[in-house]
Amino acid sequence: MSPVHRTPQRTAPGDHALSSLPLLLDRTSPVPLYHQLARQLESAIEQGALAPGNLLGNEVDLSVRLGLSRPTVRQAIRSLVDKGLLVRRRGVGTQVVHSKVRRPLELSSLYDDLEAAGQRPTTRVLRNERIPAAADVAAALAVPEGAEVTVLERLRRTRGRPVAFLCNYLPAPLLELPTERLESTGLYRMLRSAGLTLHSARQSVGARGATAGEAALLDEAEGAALLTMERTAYDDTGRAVEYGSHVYRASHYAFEFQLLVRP
Amino acid sequence: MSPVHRTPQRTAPGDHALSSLPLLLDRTSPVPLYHQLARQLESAIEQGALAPGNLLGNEVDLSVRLGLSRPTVRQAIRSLVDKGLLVRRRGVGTQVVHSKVRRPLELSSLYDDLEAAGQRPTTRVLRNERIPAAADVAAALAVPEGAEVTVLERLRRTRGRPVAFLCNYLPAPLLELPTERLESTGLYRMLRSAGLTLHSARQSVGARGATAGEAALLDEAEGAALLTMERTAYDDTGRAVEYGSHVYRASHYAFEFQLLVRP
DNA sequence: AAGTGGTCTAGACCACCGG
DNA sequence: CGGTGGTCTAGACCACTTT
Repeated sequence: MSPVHRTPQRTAPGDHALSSLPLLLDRTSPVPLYHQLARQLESAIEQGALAPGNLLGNEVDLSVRLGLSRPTVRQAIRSLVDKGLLVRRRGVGTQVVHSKVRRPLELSSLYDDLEAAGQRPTTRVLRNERIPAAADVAAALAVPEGAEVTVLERLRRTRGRPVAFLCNYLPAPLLELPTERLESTGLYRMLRSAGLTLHSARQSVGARGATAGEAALLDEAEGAALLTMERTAYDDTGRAVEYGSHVYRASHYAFEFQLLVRP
Repeated sequence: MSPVHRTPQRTAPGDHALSSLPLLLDRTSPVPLYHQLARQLESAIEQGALAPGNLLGNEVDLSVRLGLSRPTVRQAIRSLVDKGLLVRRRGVGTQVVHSKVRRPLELSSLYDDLEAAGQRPTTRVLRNERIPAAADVAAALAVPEGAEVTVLERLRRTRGRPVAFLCNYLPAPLLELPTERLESTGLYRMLRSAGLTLHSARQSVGARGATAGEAALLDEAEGAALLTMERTAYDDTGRAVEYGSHVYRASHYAFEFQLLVRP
């Protein structure tokens, strides 16, 4: 990341970058109007047509220009404010945020993270079987002790080097997890394509020294610092869908994310 | 955390727990009506008057009962959906989410975290001075190399034991940071009370072994696993407000947080 | 004083889900 | 089919910020 010394960027008063932007709405489309507008504003920001600091122009004018009601325009703007792309100030206007916003922390899988980073991840499934839940797993998944759960142990590599050892538990009745599919994609992707909509997760991120077994698997020295993550994910009915206990090679991986402060 | 084996909880059709709940609005209050409503619903959920799985009752009835317009009621409900407390399903209704939602990951300080956990944190300021920015700090804060920045080194303890070593850099012109106030409160609290509104932050969480100096400060052995966090925080004009490089004793601290999946 | 976003109203029609 | 949330309209008044 290189430092960027911005010249203070201001729009001339009364003018705004949006006025010269073509905004087209398709009222026959099934896509909501506010969403069409939000998408166009977002891409204008991404492509620099709306530069950081630019004022958006007031909502009333915009709604007149587009032939939309003001609440609809507000809904579009609100969605971008929620994403952190815009800032509204009463009495001032709506501005494009200066700092580059990357995606906020998501409930994404390591697989997606690595793939997005252009590193072709591979997975070796070390274990994939159904067992009765031990006490700790039962507690995490909120199922009775001894209930059948699927246990999954996977070793993830990128560019030939091991990056993480992943241990996951899922309520067995939830879905089938064929080993060959697990080796070609991420667990979370499989959950989504099985129609499970994840709603929330509780995570804990820590660190500890590698055990002998972990060291051997991950090609590290015993006692080397490992990043650990435990996570229980829930669907929108509140069912626990997955409990994972992962260790990452700290020398090869760190969690990076963007946080947004909600007012 | 103890496992809770929930009995499937369903409201009788046509009935909903909200109907017996007193909801009072004060139209003379400066607090927006949608916010008054949201607050009351939220506390009803927290206190169990609205149990997980309960249907909220449809929006139209609720708006009639309260003498509000439907958009206003929707705005209240939307704010709770955004917080992860409620789930809306078209054709079904609005339900209280089953799983207990803790606060999502916030741009909070370690100080606040510890204090919220009931552990009285103490801070010793090891260094508090103004220096010219080195290249890496200048890059992180997006200021010219050599610009004056405040450097802060603090050792945080809880229950007499060291927990973290915190190193922070701030653009010097931003605010005064008297050492005595730093020892009695958190940095982020000071930023907020100085009128700075934080907007976003980029974080990176990793791990590594302790150096000899860190080991001595933190009462660990050399090479012991430490949790590391680097963060640059921005205000809503996009200015970098703070760059921090922290190390935590992994044996005493982990990051815990709740993630919400936004649809 | 003028202009901005923040809140609120009283309707309307549509899309989706369940029985 | 009836009931639900999802979208949308055309206004209104208020609170705040800047000039």
